[in-house]
Amino acid sequence: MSDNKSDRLKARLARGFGDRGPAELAATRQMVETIRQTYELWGFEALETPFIEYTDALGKFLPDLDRPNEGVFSFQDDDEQWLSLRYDLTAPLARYVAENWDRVPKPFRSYRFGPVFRNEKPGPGRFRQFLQFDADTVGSGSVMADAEMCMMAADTLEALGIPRGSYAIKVNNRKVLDGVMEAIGLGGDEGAGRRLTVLRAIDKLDKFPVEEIAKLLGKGRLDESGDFTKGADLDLASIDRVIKFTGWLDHGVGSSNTTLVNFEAAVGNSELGLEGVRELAEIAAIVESSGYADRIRIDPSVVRGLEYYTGPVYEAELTFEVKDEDGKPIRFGSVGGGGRYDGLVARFRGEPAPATGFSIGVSRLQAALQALGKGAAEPAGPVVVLVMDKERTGDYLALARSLREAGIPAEIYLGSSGMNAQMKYADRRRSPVAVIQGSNEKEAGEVTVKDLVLGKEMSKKIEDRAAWTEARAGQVTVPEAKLVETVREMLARY
RNA sequence: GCAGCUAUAGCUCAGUUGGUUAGAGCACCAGAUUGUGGAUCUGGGGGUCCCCCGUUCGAGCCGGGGUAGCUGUACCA
Repeated sequence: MSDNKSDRLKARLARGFGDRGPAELAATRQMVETIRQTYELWGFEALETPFIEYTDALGKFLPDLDRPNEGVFSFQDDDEQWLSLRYDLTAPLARYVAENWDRVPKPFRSYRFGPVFRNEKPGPGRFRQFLQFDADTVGSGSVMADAEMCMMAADTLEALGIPRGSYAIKVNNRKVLDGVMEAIGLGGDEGAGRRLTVLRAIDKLDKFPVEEIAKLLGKGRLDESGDFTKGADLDLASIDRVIKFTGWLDHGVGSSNTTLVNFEAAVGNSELGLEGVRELAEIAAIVESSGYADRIRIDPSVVRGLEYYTGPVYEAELTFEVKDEDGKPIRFGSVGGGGRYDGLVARFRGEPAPATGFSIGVSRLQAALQALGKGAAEPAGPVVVLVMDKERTGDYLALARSLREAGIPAEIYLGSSGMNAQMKYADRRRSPVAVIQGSNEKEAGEVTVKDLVLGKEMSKKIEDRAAWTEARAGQVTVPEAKLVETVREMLARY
């Protein structure tokens, strides 16, 4: 092994992945628990599927090539079959339900949580591994199931401490979007490419002003870096129809009722489109009668992933604004979404299997909660028992054990440094309490218990070393038998 | 992917018209302090100036290419 600096191995995190410390993990644990409770209150049951699936089960082979889509992390097994890391929790659920169709009750209501992986360009707040928490109902084609997802999403956000008014659940319907496409002559296979362009333009309604959207629908748009995005090349009448459909002409999105009127006009006499509008009207009615109308609204800007959704689609958006360290506003935008995917389970089976689901982006939502000041604090460390005399390690272990038996996390110092360094160590661990038993205490059958939190407070008022040392801030010496009691009292202070 | 900007210590950055041994603050480690965290003082470790090629007597600085990051845009099943 050479110690030449130039060929020393460099410790480095893989691009687009992140380590997570105790504070972040504690926050996640708390969030996940809250979401789980809410989902169970709504009658969903737990299910876990593996991180890896056969690529064909995820439906991610490129259509013309014998290899998986680049966006998924994939590799070949020793029998040459392609395996992939899951990129969402919906496709694996579809596989599970199809495989266990005869065993599960229908409709099947389940939830799951875990990391998903996407091989995409990472950016700030955008990782190649992140956490999702999903709930799905498989085997119900009723709009009740869709409405329920939206209402449960609202309940979940509130349970997480996001106040009403700081978020919105927005609902649209792929059938309506398809209907509008038909109405502007972009139905059928030959319109597919431009149809995508139009849908993407609509998807950007909350990002750009209407004039920019109009450019994307027409010839194209030049962005501020000088890059040109080609447009859908629609004629003026069609652009007008799409803009009217969105209802964004002068004051953004209006009430659900107004939006539904716009929708009905925009789909013209497209049968599919009208069906979509009817479904949305039903959802709006359910939401209204359940008392959720102030949180859930029909919104034309929701388009969602353009592939497997077949009916209602929804998105949960945070509407409050937070400033970062530089005073620039951060937009959190969408923290969850979902929709109806009637074809996904059916791929594995001959018969139809309607399904709808909602997915929470746990990582992104956690960042938002952090900014709201609702993130978990750095958790406290264990009580540290200092090792004053290496010959007496057994005694220190016994002290630590008595604390553990009382349910108090405790450890003995395992390094080789002196007392000063051990105190520093305890400080770094964020230990609330240190336990000291040198020869003085031992002889008297006593133990010194030091409140590190209180000590830290006191240190702010003390300037010079001698006074600080003399003060022995926040510590008491008690008989050994009172160790647990004393520590417990100190811990109870915070 | 496309476009613009950037790259010097673990972090934030300075570095003159191209000129000896590349600096600061913070952080880290040690001592002052044989049994007490913080503050203070003293000392210490830490650099392929992103990589390669070129211009030059001489490059952290100039030119070309590459890589990575940031911002916008596209994509996001």
